[in-house]
Amino acid sequence: MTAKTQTRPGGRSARVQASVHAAVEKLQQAMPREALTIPAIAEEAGVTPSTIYRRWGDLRELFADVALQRLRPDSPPKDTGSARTDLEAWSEQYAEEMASEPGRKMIQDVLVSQGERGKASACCSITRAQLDLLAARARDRGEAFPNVDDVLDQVVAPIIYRILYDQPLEESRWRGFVQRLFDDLANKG
Amino acid sequence: MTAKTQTRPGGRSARVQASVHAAVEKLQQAMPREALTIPAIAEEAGVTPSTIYRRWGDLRELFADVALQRLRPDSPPKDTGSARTDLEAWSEQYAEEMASEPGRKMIQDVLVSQGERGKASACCSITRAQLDLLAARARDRGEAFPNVDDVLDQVVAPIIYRILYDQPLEESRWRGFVQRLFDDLANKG
DNA sequence: CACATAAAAGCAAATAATTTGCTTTAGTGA
DNA sequence: TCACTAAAGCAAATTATTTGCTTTTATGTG
Repeated sequence: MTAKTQTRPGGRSARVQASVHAAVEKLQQAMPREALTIPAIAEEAGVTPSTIYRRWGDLRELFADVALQRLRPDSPPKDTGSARTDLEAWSEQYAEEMASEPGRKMIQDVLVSQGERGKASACCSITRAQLDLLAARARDRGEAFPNVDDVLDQVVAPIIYRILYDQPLEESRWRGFVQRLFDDLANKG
Repeated sequence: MTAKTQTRPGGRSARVQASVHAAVEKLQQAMPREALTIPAIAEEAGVTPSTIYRRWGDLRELFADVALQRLRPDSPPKDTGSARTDLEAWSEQYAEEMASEPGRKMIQDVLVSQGERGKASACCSITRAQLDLLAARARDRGEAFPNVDDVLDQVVAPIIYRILYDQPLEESRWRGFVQRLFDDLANKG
């Protein structure tokens, strides 16, 4: 028994999933997303609609599933030489990616899926893992690094909050938040 | 001409809107929300489904509309005697209200409505207005009060972020965030 | 105070999406 | 290779959604 979930993730299932995901991504580019329908996706993917209904239930769950995939970072955060600049570089890329139109859609898709409360928290875990990586790197270099929860609360949270509530957050602001965390570290860390 | 939007918000429209909102709230208590359908809501409200389709488009928009109403605070924030305790008391109530199951649903409903990008930002404005009120009160008393944007970013944002991503935020943490803002104010304000 | 106006509601027929019972296909482990 | 079973396909039945047209009812003008 190698890597296996509890059900039966056989080869055909995997193919159907890939094909449906691909269909969603392709159709999203060809038309406004609110025009996508399950029957249309099914046709593009070469499966019957009932397959999608049974596996995902509705468009929201399917979109969330697709979004979660895209969310997985394809490369580890860039190493810029110091803990502080690493976190700044990461924040910049994160903020940009999430503020883009596809990024916003991804966030919404994930947040709104209510099936198995876990998509959202998986999404947060991905971010946390990235930050853990930066923290470990800093540790290896003998540098101080802020608590990862604090980074989530004081840097990531405002970035996401502003995007969701449609209140642009200028770069100088989150940059200030990063600085503040490092300052605190120096003052009483 | 009294208070009027640009279209024609006559008396019948208002009645239908009220009746539909009431139907949504009533049915939500009687059954799991994912079981609500537009035809069912229409029947409960005593209108035809096409009225709802034409006015709101789909369930998401309707839910967002209802949520935004509930969001309006019914009473101004409590006056506890000092700026710091005012903000603490407000944060506590806000965090509790938003973390509750209806609160979470409200947030999601509002955030996900894409029609006229404005529901989400209206929601943020309500919060900001509350904070402005606390700030004004502090000013009247001659007390310092943190920048409202900073409160949004460093206190409200983490509360909402944690709720959305299903990562419980302990009271001691946001309490610490409030404290930190007031400390900064004292140190270099 | 009637009356013309137009925005929104009702109605019903047409279309499209969703659900469901049953059959078939294809991975899995013996 | 074979029996087993989870997932996919198919098609009929059900529901939801859209749409053209008619009717109702606030509004404000003469």
